[in-house]
This record gives sequence, structure tokens and C-alpha cells, in this order.
Amino acid sequence: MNHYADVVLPVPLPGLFTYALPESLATQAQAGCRVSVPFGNKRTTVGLIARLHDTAPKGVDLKTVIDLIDTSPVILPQQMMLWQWIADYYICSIGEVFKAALPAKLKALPKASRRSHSGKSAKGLSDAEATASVSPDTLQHLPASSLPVLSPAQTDAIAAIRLAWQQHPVCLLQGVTSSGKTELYIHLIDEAIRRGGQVLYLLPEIVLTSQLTDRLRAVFGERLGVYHSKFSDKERAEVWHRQLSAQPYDIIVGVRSSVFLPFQRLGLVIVDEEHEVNFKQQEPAPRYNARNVAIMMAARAGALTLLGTATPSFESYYNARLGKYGLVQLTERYGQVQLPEIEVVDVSELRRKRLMQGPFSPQLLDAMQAALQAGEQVILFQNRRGYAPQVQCHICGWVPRCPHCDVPLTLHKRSGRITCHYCGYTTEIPLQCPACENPDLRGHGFGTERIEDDLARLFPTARVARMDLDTTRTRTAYEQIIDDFSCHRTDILVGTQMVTKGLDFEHVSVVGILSADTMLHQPDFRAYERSFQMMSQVAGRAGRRQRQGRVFLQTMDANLPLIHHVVAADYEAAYREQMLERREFSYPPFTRFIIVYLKHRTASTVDALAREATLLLRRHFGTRVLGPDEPPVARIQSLYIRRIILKLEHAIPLAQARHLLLETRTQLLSQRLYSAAHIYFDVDPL
DNA sequence: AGCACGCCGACT
DNA sequence: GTCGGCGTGCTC
Repeated sequence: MNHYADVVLPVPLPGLFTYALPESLATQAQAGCRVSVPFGNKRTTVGLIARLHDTAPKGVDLKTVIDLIDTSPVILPQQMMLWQWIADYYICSIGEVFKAALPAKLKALPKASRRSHSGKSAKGLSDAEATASVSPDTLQHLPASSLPVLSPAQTDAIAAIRLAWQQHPVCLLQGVTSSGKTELYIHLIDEAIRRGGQVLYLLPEIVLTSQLTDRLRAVFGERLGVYHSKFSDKERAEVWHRQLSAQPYDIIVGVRSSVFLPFQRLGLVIVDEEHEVNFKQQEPAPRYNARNVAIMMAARAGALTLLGTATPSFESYYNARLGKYGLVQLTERYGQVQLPEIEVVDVSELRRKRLMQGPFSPQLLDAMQAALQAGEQVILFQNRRGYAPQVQCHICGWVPRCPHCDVPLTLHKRSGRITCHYCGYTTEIPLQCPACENPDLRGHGFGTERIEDDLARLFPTARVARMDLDTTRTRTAYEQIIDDFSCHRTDILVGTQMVTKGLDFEHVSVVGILSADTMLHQPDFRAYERSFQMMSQVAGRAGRRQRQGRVFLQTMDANLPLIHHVVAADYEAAYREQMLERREFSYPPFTRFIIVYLKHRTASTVDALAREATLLLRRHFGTRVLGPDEPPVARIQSLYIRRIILKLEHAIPLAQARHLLLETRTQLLSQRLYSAAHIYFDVDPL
């Protein structure tokens, strides 16, 4: 008889917590069921049974499980094993993974009334519901005729992917923009379902899901479930329960967090736009990369993985070149549409000649004019939201800055406020400069909001839409903007990174990259890779169906080799050039990076901590320790930040490195001076 | 991460 | 006299 339960709790503490299990619950309890337990100072917390056993723990005064919430598991054994892998790999607690994995509803204490029934009703009822919602026709097999017709190139690619899968469970599909990767996915999904497998289709961004789900639903109907944060928590909990039921969705389309959903018979994972940095969770822990987690999950389930993109991450391409992944390339655009013509615009020269109109070069304006007159559409990409990145006094140079973070405040003219893009701090625009009383404070630089204003002046009859974080707070807002543009109810779409990501529009003939320079000059060894990907991706939005589009790439550095590679659409050349540098400096993918973050509210303390941490780490890791240094934004939410970079050869076992890192952290935090510091790790940072 | 306990400053 | 700041310690 199991008298004890090892429980996962949603806290950043290592390990599991053991509770006594009352006889009355012991008969029904199973690993994967939730329990309510007392934790810390009298608080009742929802935990998850990881293990039941009969070994009395020694040296702790045991508490007792209050109640059993589920009578059948809501987390499957293979999920729990994946959680442990994530916690180990990304150096965090399993409790933090638990927190990230479950929809809020499943982490919340059930209502008191329900608790008195020991949750029997809960589970017995949220199966019946799931079953009832499946209409009978979804259980039938698909007519093959509903599948899209493939071109010879696509048919060849599918054959090549099948062949690659015989050698490797992971295949990288590099297909140029508009090569019709989605049609190909649909065929592979259909095959996987016919084999009795479930499919996880991962996308980097919510914007892309609505376009894609329409296409998938046309083929797969109600067998398709969608999972992302713009759905209500209630809906997410429903999808979760459905996945546990006897009729789970055959296909899940979702963003990052859908790798945490339960799959009973996973057969295929598709990671679309595999290069996207969005797959990596930055904050909070677990700082996991959903692409890599998905690959691991598929491997453990014996499922196949397809990584698709026009511009593979250099890491994945390296893995493919190395023979770890299969590689299939699709070089032909569907319907023989030509790749866009890219014109590099030397902004520095035009500035000197005073020919720029704000952020617009004359050649871009001319092309836009012509496109609009011809009834075509335009996409403009500017990687800054807001009206102006900062406000400055023209007399004394004073710039309002965030009181909590080390950044200038961004001007949002529409709301009449200046806002911090790191912590959300916001305040009114001052009426005059507090330093010199000059009443004329002006915005400096160009954000999407200002571009939108300028367009209204330059093209008064054009219908302009803006897509950035500020205009897409809700799911409907997103869908509205995309829908309006694709139905040509708007003519010009201005946006941040969001407009670069795999969106399909038929009537776009001109794309403008207003300033490539902010991307190029990030102080980061991945700036090159990211710039290439981003520019190539935006360029791919032009001239999709009917004819060749034009792309205007505005930059101060027109002669960089990288720019030439983008213009020539030469992925291979960009990859080779960059890999020379990565190899020389032992950067990833030749090594593994772990960043140690150190945060404290006092600058001098964090500096002392950083010095001491570096010293301790050098003792263990020698010259593999770089730093300490300050990140580009060295204070966020009133915490000063320092970081130390660890550069580890792949031969070094991660478990050993983790052990040393955790030991070092404990040692540092046990010192009085540093006890209030935050120390955490970012494995494989992006 | 929460949360409580505990010890020093400006307020009704 | 107290409300409240955040340092410290603990969580089966």
C-alpha cells in the first residue's frame, strides 16, 4: 500500500516534496493526478503526484495530502519524463516546468464544493464532454481528393523527406519562400494520421496560426485543435482535457507552449519557421527552446520530426550538414513565381544629398506610388514600435529615461505618453524640459506609429494598417489586421518583426525594409544570422502569386558582404561566411553557451558578485568563462544585471556543468551580502 | 517564487 | 504610540 506521495510543486526549488497519503485517498491516487497540499506557511497549494511509494522519508516532519483532485492522471508519464529532461537541460526546477506547462485552470485550487466530492465528478464529467463535442464525421477517413495537388517539385520533395526519415528521425526542409511547404505538410500530416499517429504542428507566432488553421481545417475539419495564449485559459484547459480523452485531436496547431500538451500517440512533429527566435522562451524559467524540446519529445515517442523554413537556423543547417538530420531542399517557387528583385538603397549617401523624406528614400516612395496606382499592396518593415524610440530636448539634449530600467522611454503619440518597452512603466509627456524649461520636446527616430502618420501625409488616399505589439493585444485585433490586408481592404501594412513571418499575401508587389542597420549592429554574435534571416524573410513577402516583386533594402552599410548575400538570395554563402567566424571564435554551434545572469538592486553589490562568481567559475571551467559584462540593457525593473558566459565544448557532459553551476550558485547565495541576488542560467541562449 | 517574521523610520 | 520599508529564512 502506498503511504507516501512525491509531489511536484510550482516553486523554483529543486526536487520533489514528500507527503503522507491518507488511506482514504491511497486507493485512488495515481502518478499524474493533482493533489492539494499544505505548503510553507499554511498555504494550500496544487501539486502533482510524481511517484507513489512506501519509503518513509527521514529527517523531515511530514505533512499530509489534503485532497486528491483527479481520479485519473492529467499528466501522462511520458510528459513528466520530458519535464524532468527540460528541468535538467535548462537548469531549472521541475516545479518551474510544471508552472509553464499547465493552463492556469489546471493549476488552480478547485472550488470548495467540488473538493468535498474528492474530484470524482470533475473527471467523470470534463471525458463525456470531450466525447460529445466530437461530431461523427470527424471519425471517418478523409477522402483523398481533398488533399492539395502537388507540383512535381513538391512530389519529389515528399519522396526525399520519406527517404531521409528512413535514416534520421529528424529532417530539415529548406524550401524557398512560396515554394508551397504548407501543401507538403498537409500530405505528410494526412499520412501520419492514417498511420494512427497524432501530429503536433508548431508555429513561432500567433499571427500565423489563423492563416494556417483555415487551410488545415478545410482538409482536416474538426480533427484539428488550436492552442495558444490568445485563446482563453478555459479554452486551453478544454484542449488539454480533450487530449487526455478517448477522442483527442489528431492535429494540434500551436505556439511554443503546445509542446506541453498531452499526446497519447504522437507520430509527427512539424516545426514551421524553425529558425525563429520566438521558439525560445526568454523569461521566466524554464528558458526552453520549443523546437529542441519538440525534437526530444518526438524522439522519445518514436515520432518523426520535420523542421521547415526558407532560412534554416545555422545550428540546424550545421546539424543537417553533419549528418545528424536529413536535409531536403525545395528551390523552386510554386507556379514558377520569381524571387523578388532586391534593391539596396544607400541611405547615408541620400542623407548627405538631403534626398531622404524622413525614413523614406525617393526610390521606395516612387515604387510605392506606382504600386498603389496599379492597385497593388505594400509592406513596410520597421523594427521599432511606438512613435519615436526616444524624446529629446533640442536645447540641452535631455532625454527622459525609465526610472526602473536603463533605457530611454519610447514616445507613443497616440496615447500621449512615453513608455518603457522593458517594464511597461508609462508617464505623460512632460510639457517642458525639466532641465532647461524648453517647451519644445521632440521625438527622435522612427517607430511604426510615426511611419503610419507619415504615410497618411504622403499617401492621403491609401488605407494604412499597423501591426505591432500595440495593435494586436487581442486575438480579434490580430485577425482583423491580417484579414483586412489579405482581402485588400487596406493598401499598406506597416509593422515590426510580425510582418516578416511567413504571412502569405497575394497582391504585395513592394516591400520596404526601412532600416536594416538596427539589426546589423546588435552586439551579439548572432546578429549576422538574424539579419540575414529577417531580411530574406521580409523580402519573401513580395511578389508571391502573380509576378516578381520589388524589395527596397535601406541601409547605411550597403557594401557589407551580408547585404550582397541577401540580394543574391545566397543562403549557402551567408552560412559559409558566418561559420568561418563561429569556428574561429568557438561560438555555437561549435560549442554550447550557457549565460549566467546575476541581478541585484544595488549596482556595487552586483559588481562584486559578478567578480566573485567569475572567480569561482574559473576555478571549475578555466578559460571557458567569459566576462563578466553588462548586457545592452543593464538595468531592468530596478535590478542591475551582469552576465557571465560559459563556452563549453560539446564533449563536456551537461550534467557535470549543471552540478558545478548549481553548487556555485548555492555557495554565492549563502553569503550575506549576496543573499538577495537573483542568479539563473540561460542554456543555448538566442 | 511567495510568505511571515522582525527590526528601524515618518505619520495619524 | 503605529504603519510599513525590505532583509532573512523557510518551504516535505
